[in-house]
Amino acid sequence: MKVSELARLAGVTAETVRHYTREGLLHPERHPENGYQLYGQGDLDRLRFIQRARTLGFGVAEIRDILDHADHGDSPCPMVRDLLASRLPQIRARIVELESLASRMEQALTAWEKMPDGTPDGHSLCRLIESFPEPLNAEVDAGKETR
Amino acid sequence: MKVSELARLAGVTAETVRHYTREGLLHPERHPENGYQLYGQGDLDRLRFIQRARTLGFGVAEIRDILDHADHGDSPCPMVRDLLASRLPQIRARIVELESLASRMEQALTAWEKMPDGTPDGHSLCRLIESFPEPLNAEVDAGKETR
DNA sequence: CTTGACCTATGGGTAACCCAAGGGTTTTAC
DNA sequence: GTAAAACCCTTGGGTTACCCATAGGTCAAG
Repeated sequence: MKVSELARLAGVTAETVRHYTREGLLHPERHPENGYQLYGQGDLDRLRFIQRARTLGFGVAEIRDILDHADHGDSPCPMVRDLLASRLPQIRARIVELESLASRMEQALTAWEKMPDGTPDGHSLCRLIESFPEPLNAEVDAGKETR
Repeated sequence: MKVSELARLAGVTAETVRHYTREGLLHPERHPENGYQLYGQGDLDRLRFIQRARTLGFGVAEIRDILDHADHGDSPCPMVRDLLASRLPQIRARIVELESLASRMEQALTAWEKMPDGTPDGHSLCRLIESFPEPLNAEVDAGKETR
């Protein structure tokens, strides 16, 4: 089958299929005459595997590694478990982060209901934001902490 | 003050300050002789404002708009409120999504404790992932839904 | 006057795609 | 039988918020 058909069967765009192919997750044959990419049933299975792996939080590069392992006859399961185990705490941390963000936003929205819009007086930009606490960092810890 | 000093005072990297400057959030003067960017106390306030806005989930482009409004003497507060109000449900949705992801991961990890690794038999890639439900989409709704 | 610390601008990388352009192919319809 | 619609190909650029490397100018101290 051709790229669009595979895409339709899996519920993704043709671009996505091409993307995975470029990244080495799918290995279609080529029609010798016109150069079209030709996928088979195995590729559909593979694509569905990829989708499940994506919903589990794996990145495309990781999935390629997993697939390569399996293609070489090695069990990728230990790798998969390790990846999951190391990724999980990061997800949890991200959730906490977002919950904190959401509550700050809510807090802001409710607090500002009773505040005037107040055209800035030249020194205040927007009380709505200025009245908020700083992110706890600043010069105290000149160390940078990227997430 | 020069870029690194401002960065240190705000607890960010010099690259970040340059980035905001390139993006038009900060408007330093230029030392006429050597071309160095020169920031003042106002820029420090501005940078702190930017940081607070970032923790509220605003993007750099949005913050530039807010700042521009304020620079023109308009109150950006209504804009800020609208942005917050429209972003909040997205954050909530993202949280739900991540929680679902985390629970799938946990479910996978515990379920797989008792499963054998099983070197792939040529048809199975990794039961650990294959035994998972599909993302509810696929050919049923050929319509794509990007978030 | 030579380090070493700091400044500049430019360009490339990140993740997972999306989209447009330019050009060939296949299918469909008249 | 052919022309238009539909689909395929590759290349390259855009998205977010920065980080990093490079090459080269500037400045403060010894």
